[in-house]
Amino acid sequence: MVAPQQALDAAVQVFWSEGYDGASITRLSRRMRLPKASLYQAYGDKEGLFLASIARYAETRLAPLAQTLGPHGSLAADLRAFFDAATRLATADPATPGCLISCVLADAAGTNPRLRVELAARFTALETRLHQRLVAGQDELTSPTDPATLAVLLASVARGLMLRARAGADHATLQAVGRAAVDLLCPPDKPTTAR
Amino acid sequence: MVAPQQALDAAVQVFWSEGYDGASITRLSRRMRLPKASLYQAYGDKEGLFLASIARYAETRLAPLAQTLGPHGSLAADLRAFFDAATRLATADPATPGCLISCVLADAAGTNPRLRVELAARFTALETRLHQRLVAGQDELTSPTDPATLAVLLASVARGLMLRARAGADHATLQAVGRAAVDLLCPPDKPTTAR
DNA sequence: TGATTTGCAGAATGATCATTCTGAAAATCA
DNA sequence: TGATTTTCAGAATGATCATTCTGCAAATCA
Repeated sequence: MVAPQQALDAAVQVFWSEGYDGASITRLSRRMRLPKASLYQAYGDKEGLFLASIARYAETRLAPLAQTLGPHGSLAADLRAFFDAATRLATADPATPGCLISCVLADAAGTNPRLRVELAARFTALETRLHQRLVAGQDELTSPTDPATLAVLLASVARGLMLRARAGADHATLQAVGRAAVDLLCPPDKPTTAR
Repeated sequence: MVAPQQALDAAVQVFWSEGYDGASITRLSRRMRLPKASLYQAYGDKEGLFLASIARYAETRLAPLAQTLGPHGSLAADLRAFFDAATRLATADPATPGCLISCVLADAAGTNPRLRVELAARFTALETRLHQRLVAGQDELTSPTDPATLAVLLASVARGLMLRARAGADHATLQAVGRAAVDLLCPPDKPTTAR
């Protein structure tokens, strides 16, 4: 018997690298070191196991990412930390590029209503967290656009980077893009010199 | 017998709304009004039909989108036209939210090497086009970041918007996000008033 | 130790799918 | 009109998959 967290970590790995449809119960069962019968006993069906994997992934991978937003330092510094962590997550393991939610769940949600609800909730959660941080550092924002829209914009950039990582982009490129996004929102030094 | 373009348009529709795995040959055949035998005769296999659908989609949906970049007017105006067109494409038909390439091909590429190559090529094509436009309007850019990185950033925003549309976001929200991205790159009026 | 329960690996089931095949209807041509 | 080719709808095939079932081996307990 393996600790349930370790089993779930294995499931996360399999779903993340092979996708929802691509991950067969037989391989999941083997990699989790959990017999099929116990697997169905514990999670009900494949969808239930996937949702549990999403929750585990959010806990272990996304929570630390949200942590980087602090507030710890300046808005620019915190956002830079956030994008650095996101791009590192997306490129850390060549077997699992991108993001389980932005890439795998987003796909599966296309044909499964329950997964679509889950996806919408996860997307909204990130946007809410970003919005909160932007409001906390509102005086450091030079953009006249309202923070709610900027939060969706930053979340969209993050998701676009995840897609790009899935399609094969190295960490350096993605990191540069993330930093460029932050620099646009919070001009690095002199507010504007060109003109 | 139906004109091949109309048949392909039907295939695009089916793949776009149901995904690569989700679209069964039986349904494709029916919606294309093309018997299975003729379908295999014409496209080889499901993967070939999908690639042909991608090409048709690029011709009919993405080419006009790239057209908006001109150069027609100012960089800001052209980029705004581009994002407006992209968000309209992503939300025009509730049956087919998002983008066939960013959402459907991006998923299928996860487990299929040939489709991965196709995805990388399509992604790069958009980035090249954006880069070209940014360079043409370089004097209108206030950001110190190099245009190549900004091009990947803009492409990432567009893809993030496509994902968000797939997860259910209305056109108004996405349009506002797209415009916010353009405003960050090309400040709308006074370069900076705050601070 | 012997009886009873639990845990497990893989076989059995039933469904779905891509791909190929078939036989009849429709169209073409002499 | 009669012979020949084309076209097609759906059946046949073989593979894969999620889910359930089965029979045995290990563990537990008296």
